[in-house]
Amino acid sequence: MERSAGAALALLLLRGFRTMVDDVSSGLAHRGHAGVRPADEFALRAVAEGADTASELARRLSVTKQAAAQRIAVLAQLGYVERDLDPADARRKRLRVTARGHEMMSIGGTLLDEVRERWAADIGPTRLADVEAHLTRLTAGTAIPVDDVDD
Amino acid sequence: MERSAGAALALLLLRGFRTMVDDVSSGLAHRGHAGVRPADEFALRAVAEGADTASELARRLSVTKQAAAQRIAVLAQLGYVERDLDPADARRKRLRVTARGHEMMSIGGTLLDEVRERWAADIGPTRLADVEAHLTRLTAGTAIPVDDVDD
DNA sequence: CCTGTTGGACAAGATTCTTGTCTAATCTAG
DNA sequence: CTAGATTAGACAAGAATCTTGTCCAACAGG
Repeated sequence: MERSAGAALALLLLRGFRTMVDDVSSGLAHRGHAGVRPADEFALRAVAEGADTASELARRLSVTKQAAAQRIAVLAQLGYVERDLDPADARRKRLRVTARGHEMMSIGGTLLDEVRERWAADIGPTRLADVEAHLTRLTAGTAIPVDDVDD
Repeated sequence: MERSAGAALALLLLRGFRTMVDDVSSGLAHRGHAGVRPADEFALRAVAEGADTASELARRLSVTKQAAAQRIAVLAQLGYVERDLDPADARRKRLRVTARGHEMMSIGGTLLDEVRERWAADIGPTRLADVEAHLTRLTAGTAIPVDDVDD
């Protein structure tokens, strides 16, 4: 049989992610933030953490500028970010997370934290911290290339 | 700040998954299996493990029947599965993984196993096994509903 | 100033889902 | 045995989210 421990591990990671975010999407929808996809929340989080231009966001998310711009357009339409002109560079549009955006991140973060708390209660906080520490180490070297590089 | 440990954990899981599969896609492409997306490999694996009809595959992958059928169409076109008539039920088409399909799974599995081996070497086999055991437990209750259910 | 780089936008197309509708085959009561 | 419900699969249209390709305006350095 071609059962593969590696494949099982990959599926485990994917399922872990989906278990977390599936919970959150519906939770957000029930609290006045319908139509928010997981990708939106993480993109917004990246903006809040300093990716305040489309190009920078593209680099952080490892997608093309265009994809990032489209994501930003959605976030702007939903009222989560606003685009201000940059007085220092007329090409740039500085992204600013709105109050509503902070609220959404706060709710989403809380929901994710709740899942994590449930997990901590299940296997114990120490073990969960171990899992996190190991995953952090294993994915540390993931400096993903972007856009105009062509391998 | 709305930094969220839950959000960090979700990103960690996603990054772990992507770290594994990104490696594999290019590896497969260089061995005569270009155009195989990670989703294709996992879908094929599900078929090999018993999801031998479109509807059953849909249930396992937690997508609609239509999505599964489209995935199957791709797999069939790439020569990884064949659709045989089921003598016992004329509605069904039994899916069968071809030799080429087994080959692809074998290569993909090996590549995934290699990533896993590298990880085991990095943090130690015992710790990796712990991570796997914990994730298995945490995602055990994930019986994802499908298709015609409506909350 | 000229040239190369960077930030952003528009358009078109590919992928991969979805919903909606349909037919045909099977199962289950009565 | 047959009427109605369920199930398997398909086709079509559309939404979401990427991509490539092209373009222009603004900056930076000689």
